[in-house]
Amino acid sequence: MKEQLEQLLAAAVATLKEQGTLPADLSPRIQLDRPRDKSHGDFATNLALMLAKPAGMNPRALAEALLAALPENDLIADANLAGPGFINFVVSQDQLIQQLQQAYQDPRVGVQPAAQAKRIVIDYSSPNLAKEMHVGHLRSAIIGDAVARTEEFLGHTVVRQNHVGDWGTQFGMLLAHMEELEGAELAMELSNLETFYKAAKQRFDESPEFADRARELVVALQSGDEKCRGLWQQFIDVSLSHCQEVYDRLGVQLTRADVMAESAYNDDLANVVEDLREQGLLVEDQGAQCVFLEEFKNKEGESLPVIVQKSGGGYLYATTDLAAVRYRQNVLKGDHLMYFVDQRQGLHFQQIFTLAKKAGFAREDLEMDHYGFGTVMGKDGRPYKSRDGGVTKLADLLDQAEARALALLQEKNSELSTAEQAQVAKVVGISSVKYADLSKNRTSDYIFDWDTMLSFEGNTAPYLLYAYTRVMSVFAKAGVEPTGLSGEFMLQDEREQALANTLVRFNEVVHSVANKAMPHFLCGYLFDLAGAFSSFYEACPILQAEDPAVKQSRLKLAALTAKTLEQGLELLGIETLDRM
RNA sequence: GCGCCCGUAGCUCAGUUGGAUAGAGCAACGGCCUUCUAAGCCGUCGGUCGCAGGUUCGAAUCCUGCCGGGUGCGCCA
Repeated sequence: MKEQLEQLLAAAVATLKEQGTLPADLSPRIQLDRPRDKSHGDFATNLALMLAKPAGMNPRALAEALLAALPENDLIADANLAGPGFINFVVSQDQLIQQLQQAYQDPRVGVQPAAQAKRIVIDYSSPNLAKEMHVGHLRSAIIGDAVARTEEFLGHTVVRQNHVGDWGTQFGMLLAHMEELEGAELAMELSNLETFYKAAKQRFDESPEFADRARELVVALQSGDEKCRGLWQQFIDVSLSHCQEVYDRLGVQLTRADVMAESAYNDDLANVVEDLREQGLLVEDQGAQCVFLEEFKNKEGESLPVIVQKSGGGYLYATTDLAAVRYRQNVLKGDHLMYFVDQRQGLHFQQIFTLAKKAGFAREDLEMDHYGFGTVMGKDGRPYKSRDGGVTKLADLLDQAEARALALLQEKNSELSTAEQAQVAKVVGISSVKYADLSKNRTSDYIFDWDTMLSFEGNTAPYLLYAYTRVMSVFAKAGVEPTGLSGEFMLQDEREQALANTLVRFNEVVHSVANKAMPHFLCGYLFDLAGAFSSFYEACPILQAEDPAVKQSRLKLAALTAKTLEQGLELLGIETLDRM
């Protein structure tokens, strides 16, 4: 609908150019907004204001000219100019109804596939396996997953990559600690990675012999020592299954098959360095192999180095990431590489992307983007730490969320069976945590607060789920299916009108989520939708509607709302419930 | 020191390439359950958009400076 309107405006601009009213070399970007204020119509454009100066015309006069030049169409019911030169459009009721009907019948709920399908490699979650996942790992997993789902929905081929950290120096410490333990004791200790890590760290700090042994083991591991590899593999398996449990609980679509660990690039690292050397990019500095990029200057205007090999011969994560770029382009055949990694690594990725192009590891037209996100902060505005000074384990957060949801359910004295309550509590708890994160702007730091995160009122997942269950409940009561309803959409009440206007925005919103990798746009939209539905639901009786035609129309509005909510929530990786 | 991000209501946050009277939720206060689930709906209260300049017909948004916070800058990842 928006696109059609934009085309009409573009045609009007073209006409004015032909007439000589506008300079021929002008190619304005058509900006079309949905005004906040309903009295300004369904769409508004400031085109005349933007073009007034280059055209040397009074904005209002130009707006008049644009209106006059607008091609005949059946989309616009009314167009008029307002204020300093805005043009406000009211979309025809017929068009709106057609759009609703189309979305109602469409399995894609009216969302158009992307114009050009691409192959997108998405790097997300990518935790370090040395420790258990904590709240700091939530954002990458959840945001990356939502974007992956959205890109896929738009018809792109998505290749998920979980670039887990399994190869760092800290594994030496863990292996040394494993060596000291045996059989049953080891298995038990490994059941809690958090304490295992702490114990190993403590040994490392207090015993020089242990620390030496740890360093030996890193070397042994990376050079392929069999016994060492065995221990390491055991640890990695335990850690990965912890991750998998968390993914499964969170509904994050990552599996073992998506794991492409740092260690997997080990054999290619020497090649990366060699290739850089052959291209004359490599410089030895203080014993380390570096590439100096003039694009990145530091104090005194000197180029910043990317170190690809330590003075001792070891490789670094820059080396691994370069190997990964090559792999993702050449083996995975990606057109676009997306990275959902903490914003603190922004400089690192800029360097990697620049160097990858410079070294020819990446084609000129390969798209590479780092989508960073802010740090999780505590209530005091400092980086988040739990009371004991550590960080909260993700698994504990989810337990807590489910427990709170269950407590609330029991308090409500619901009619649900115990088994249903448990299921509802799971969905409500988990979705609340996800939504609290997804609904915030990806790029800003955010305050982690139990009460906000586990709130079930207002702009939260349960609010959306609740709106959905209300629709389901209506259909259960009516004994009809939401699909295949006959009858026309009719929009008489202003709340029906408002709901309809919100419903047809879904397409635009999904596309903007994909374009900007910003799932919070979708959250905001779904909250609007659930709100519009709730107002409609309170004010417009559905089953009790006197006129059968009105009843059919309202049933269809409710059905389309549920369908849109369900699809939207699915893109966010949130399950729906029929009852709660 | 240099780079990047940020500063919006008491709190947590929206505000998508500059647009019309800056919006939600929570908290506070007041209404609404004999009719489709009150995890809801309707309403009230609440803002010098960090500060000061500048650009523009128009600035929370762009530019400059300052204040405050976060984060990153050679051999961790």
